[in-house]
Amino acid sequence: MTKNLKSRFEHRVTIIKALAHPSRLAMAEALQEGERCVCDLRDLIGGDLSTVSKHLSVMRDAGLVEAEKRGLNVYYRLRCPCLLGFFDCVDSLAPRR
Amino acid sequence: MTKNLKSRFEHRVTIIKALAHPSRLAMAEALQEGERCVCDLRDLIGGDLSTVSKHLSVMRDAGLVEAEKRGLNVYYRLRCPCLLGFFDCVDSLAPRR
DNA sequence: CCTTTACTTGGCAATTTTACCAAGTAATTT
DNA sequence: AAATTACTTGGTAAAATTGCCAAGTAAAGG
Repeated sequence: MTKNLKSRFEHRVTIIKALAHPSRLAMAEALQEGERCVCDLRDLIGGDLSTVSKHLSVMRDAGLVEAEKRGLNVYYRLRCPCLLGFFDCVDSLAPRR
Repeated sequence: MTKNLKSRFEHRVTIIKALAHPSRLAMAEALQEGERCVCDLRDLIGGDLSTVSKHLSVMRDAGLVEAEKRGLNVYYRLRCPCLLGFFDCVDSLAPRR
């Protein structure tokens, strides 16, 4: 793959990779209903709080979500209003064969 | 993350992961215009033919594309008609900050 | 039937991703 | 101001992904 072509798709790939994990996908879905603090998302997906925080930083670095600190909590919200349609599309694909 | 929640998203994640690579994304884009044989796609992204073939098998296992052999060539086509809208969505996200 | 063409598959080293623990920071409460 | 709460960051071991080479298969041509 030429360097040119590669870089043409890098931005897209960063965003798609940020969705390519069950925990991050679950969080993205939850965030479609409105902002959530990290502890809410931790309740949703379980595991160590640091793991949740790192997943969120992947999504944040990709530009998929944005964060705001209010009091002790950090609230995350989606910056992409168009995930729902994509999920419907993805779900329409039956497993192969 | 509970096992329940994880499996709920596994199918989606498989498909999204199949798009989460510059070469595979480039191939998906090319396939939106119609079927292509592996050699066409190799000309597009370069690298070893076996690498291209393995990328295609990732997409095939995910149900994103299907293949048909005609003569010596294997032709791949998209099974998902709805990628275009998602790409527009992805492109609308500016890099963070 | 032997060769060529167009792929696919197995194997493997290098890179990337993931998830935990431990330690650090910032705002709030006592 | 000391302790608590809600995170974030650094480090690291384990797992997954990537890309090449070598070897294998199936269809077509000579």
